[in-house]
Amino acid sequence: MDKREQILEAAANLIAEQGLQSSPVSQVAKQACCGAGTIYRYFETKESLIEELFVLMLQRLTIACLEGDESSRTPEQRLRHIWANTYNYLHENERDCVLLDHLAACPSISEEIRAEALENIHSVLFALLDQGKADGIIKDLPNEVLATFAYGGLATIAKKRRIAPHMMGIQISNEMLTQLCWDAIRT
Amino acid sequence: MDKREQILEAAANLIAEQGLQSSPVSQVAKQACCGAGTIYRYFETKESLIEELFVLMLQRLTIACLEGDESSRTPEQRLRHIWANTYNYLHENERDCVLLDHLAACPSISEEIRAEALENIHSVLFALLDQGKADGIIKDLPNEVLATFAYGGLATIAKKRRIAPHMMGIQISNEMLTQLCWDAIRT
DNA sequence: ACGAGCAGAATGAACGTTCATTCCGGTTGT
DNA sequence: ACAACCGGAATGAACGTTCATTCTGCTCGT
Repeated sequence: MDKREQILEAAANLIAEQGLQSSPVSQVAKQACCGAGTIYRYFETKESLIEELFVLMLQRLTIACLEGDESSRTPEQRLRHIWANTYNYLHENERDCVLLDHLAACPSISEEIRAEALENIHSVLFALLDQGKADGIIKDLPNEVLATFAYGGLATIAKKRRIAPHMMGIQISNEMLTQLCWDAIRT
Repeated sequence: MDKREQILEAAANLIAEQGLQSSPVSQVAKQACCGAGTIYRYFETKESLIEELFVLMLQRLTIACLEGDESSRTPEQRLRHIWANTYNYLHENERDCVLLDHLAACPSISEEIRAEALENIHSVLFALLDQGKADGIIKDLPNEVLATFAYGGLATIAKKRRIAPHMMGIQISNEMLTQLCWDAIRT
């Protein structure tokens, strides 16, 4: 088995469970079934390991968001589909949801890395938003504002639902949430 | 001057600038113009200091959100006003915005503390949402979903705008954002 | 076919640093 | 003079990182 992946997976599990500052390299090594030194054969520092983990998480989220997206549909249909994918992924992959939350507040991950990791999903979203604006069915606001507002709402709910499932009721469907997103940005 | 406040203020500045794990007690002491030992006269542990800081931040945010709220207005007017206050506060108090972001991902702050800190603002918001739902002008979804979605969107934009002001354009007005929030939750 | 030799991967004890916390000598106000 | 308070050096635990050593699997000469 690929040891690099094994280390990343172990770090993901530990950090999601215990947080960044309570996940020493020695414990990551133990969970990855290797020595502490081995980690440094694959990653220069702990910080670079974490950085790579962040990029990996966003890659997975991006792939999940775009799954089943078909360019033949209307912008509204495609946006709704992507939002549903987004929430589904965050809701079903609790570990990744927690991890993204922890890594989002990690000061050692530079803004360049963050922006680059978002490039792919943004390019798709922005094209759809532009098209919708041209059609006059989406508010004429900056793409970043529209995309960030919808994602922020979805992600915050996914996070909260993970922590306090009882508070949110069990009956939250994707349709409800995609409707919130769509109503927010439509004209 | 009240030394306790001085310490809390110093910790707030340092943690906002450098993050939690790069803000040793010794530096907090230096910025608060006191010795490290003095901090332990006022706070049991560093964790309890951080916890108190979190509660303080949410108190300030709550007060800011509710400033100028008048019960004589309609639910829509009041909600818009509160959302505008929320974004204004996060946007104008960059330090508190960063701090809330860092403390949100801090594992040592329990869920009980978090829920309690949100009690005040939630009680107001939920009453307004209930009223709006009774009037048939707000979607019939759980209050937590509606409130969290709007706050998540606003906070995520405030955070992003702080980091990358160029990306978001300068022309984001409160009206735009409160409109996004209102359109999302209205029927 | 087989064993000696080698390259590089893996190991984990040890190191130096950093940190939260403690403690004691000094200072201040009364 | 004394009690209360404060400061910051001292302490020890925990961490990231290094490195001398071991292990593993492959190559090559016979």
